[in-house]
Amino acid sequence: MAETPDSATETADSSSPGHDCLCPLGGVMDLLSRRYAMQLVCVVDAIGPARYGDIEATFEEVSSSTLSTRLEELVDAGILSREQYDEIPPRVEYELTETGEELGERLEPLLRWAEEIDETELATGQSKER
Amino acid sequence: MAETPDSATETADSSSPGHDCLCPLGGVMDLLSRRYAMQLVCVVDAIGPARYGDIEATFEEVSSSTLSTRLEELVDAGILSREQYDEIPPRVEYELTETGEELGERLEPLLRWAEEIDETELATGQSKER
DNA sequence: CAGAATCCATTCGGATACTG
DNA sequence: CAGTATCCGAATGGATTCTG
Repeated sequence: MAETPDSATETADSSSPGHDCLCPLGGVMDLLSRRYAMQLVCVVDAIGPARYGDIEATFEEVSSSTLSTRLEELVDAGILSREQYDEIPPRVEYELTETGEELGERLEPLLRWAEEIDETELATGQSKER
Repeated sequence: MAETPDSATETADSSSPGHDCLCPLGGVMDLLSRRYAMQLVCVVDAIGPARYGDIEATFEEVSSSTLSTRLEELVDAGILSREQYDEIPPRVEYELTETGEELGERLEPLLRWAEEIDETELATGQSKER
């Protein structure tokens, strides 16, 4: 398969014993490994400038505290941008940053696939291999 | 908790039944949202038939209990296959199932990107943009 | 070697209530 | 509308120990 060993930069990585490009353990992946994080990115991607209420409506089963925590994390990570309009009633719009869009592009195939798999598993009641 | 799209309310449903592709909330995504799950899939993808020890060595900071839990979950989900050879010393090899390979294909771009982002963020020290 | 089992600290996330 | 604050139970994941 495509096992690009990266361009072996002569700047020898001090910490990594041989392997390097396999698995980012912290950083963004940790964020994305939190509940609904990936889905959240995709939702904002899908509905464009998204207001809090829109997002909340999409995830009916998610509590507001969790949702706003996740949103805040994604904003802090530079994945989402938050635009606040001081009107009455107040309006806030979340959007993907450029980074966020890059992420979204990579997330979409995954979520699409996941959805498909879930359906077939629910249909057959079992996974393919066991 | 089975998530039915709640088609009972057909009265002016804002979300058309056509684009249901937004966000799988349960199923595989829940699994993948657990710690190291995605990285695990990619590692097995990368090193092919992977023995437990190899995997463990790749994630130096992950405890064996967590690792084996995650492995079991992925096997149960039909993403990894587990081949056990009754030798002495015992040998076990994990591999991606077909489903797993499909997943891996979608995961690889994501992890690659994540790695890249992490590096630039660490380098510049910034996590916010715009 | 490849884990299973156990125990436990921490974190996470849900419910609820309240605010600018 | 768009959250925040607080509380708390549940789940997660780590350390350690033990085993076929």
